[in-house]
Amino acid sequence: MDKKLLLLGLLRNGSMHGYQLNEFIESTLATCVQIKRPTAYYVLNKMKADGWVHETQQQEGNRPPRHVYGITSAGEAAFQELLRQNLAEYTSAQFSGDVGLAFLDELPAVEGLALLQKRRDALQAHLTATQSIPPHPGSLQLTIEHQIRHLTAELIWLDEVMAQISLDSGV
Amino acid sequence: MDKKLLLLGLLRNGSMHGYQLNEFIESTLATCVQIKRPTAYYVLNKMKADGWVHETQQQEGNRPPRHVYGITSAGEAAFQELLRQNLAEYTSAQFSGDVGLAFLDELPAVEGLALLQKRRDALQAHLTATQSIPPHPGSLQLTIEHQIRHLTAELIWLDEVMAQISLDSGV
DNA sequence: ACTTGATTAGTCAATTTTGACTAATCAAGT
DNA sequence: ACTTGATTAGTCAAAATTGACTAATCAAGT
Repeated sequence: MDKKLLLLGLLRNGSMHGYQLNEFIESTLATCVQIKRPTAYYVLNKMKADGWVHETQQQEGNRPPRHVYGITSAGEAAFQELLRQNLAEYTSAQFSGDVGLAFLDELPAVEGLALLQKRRDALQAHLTATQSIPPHPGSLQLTIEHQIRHLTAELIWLDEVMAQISLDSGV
Repeated sequence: MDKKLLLLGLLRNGSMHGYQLNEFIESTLATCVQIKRPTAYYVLNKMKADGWVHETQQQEGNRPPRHVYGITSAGEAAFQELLRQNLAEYTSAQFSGDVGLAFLDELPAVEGLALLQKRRDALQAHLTATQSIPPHPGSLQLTIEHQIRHLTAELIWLDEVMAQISLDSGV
């Protein structure tokens, strides 16, 4: 559902062809939704079948024809509906990294610490990258700030976990 | 990959049949991984094909036969590998709720606030539920603490967002 | 003019995921 | 003894997702 909302929202300020949409998502929205190229095309076609978007072929030179998608009035109505639904509900995030943590005590403390240090480096790099995203207009900026807030908290927490392991193992 | 790690980790302390595994995951681990019943069976069969787990049929009365899964030594090796991999990497969480936030400015402030208040209620309920999970043994407890830490931060952040909207719209 | 590598655009087969269903057993009220 | 509803266990078809591929255009060095 969130993928439909995202695509509709982007189409609201102008028709776009598939590649543009994917470009935009990958470059500026990868922070909040995970949507690969083939998935975007799949969802667009689905919404076309539902009459939420319309598609026009556009020939340019003799490249393969481009599929330009635009939002219909039914699509606009769906956007309004999906937006309200999304805002009103809380969807919990999944932390797949927690699976490893759940079994951390199967490993010698020293090894666990070394592995978590690598995780910490990756997390730090991710945070730095997010902090250097240039400001976005309007409430899009909220999502970036949310991400930074979250990553900062994760870093603090990871440091605490590592400190605790150090203490417990008496290093 | 995280699903395989999770299932292998559970099988390490004793063979289980499919339903038991799902039961355990849904009741105590839904916090970190999202894995529905049919998916668990799918992954178990996959790992059986790879020789990571073995399956024995167990007839009991004339119920449908139960498939009891146990970990093999190849599975144990895979577990060791996957655990180290998981611990060493950082996998960013997806916040699908951010998609709605990105388009928050399409709505009148008052309506946005009302919707976010519902989200806040749901979040608060989720936090309370998580806080009342009884303590788990070993490092499993880490995942619960992580979740609580995260949900608490989310609540604070949401409050800040709502306060900011109130200010901006001059309520 | 021509190879090489990047960019643009999209497709397809294979994998992964899940909602909805089936079917047996058990508990317990009548 | 017998319906009713919960619990246990698993399957299956349909939907969603993605890695790997194709294929044209463009840039730019030689």
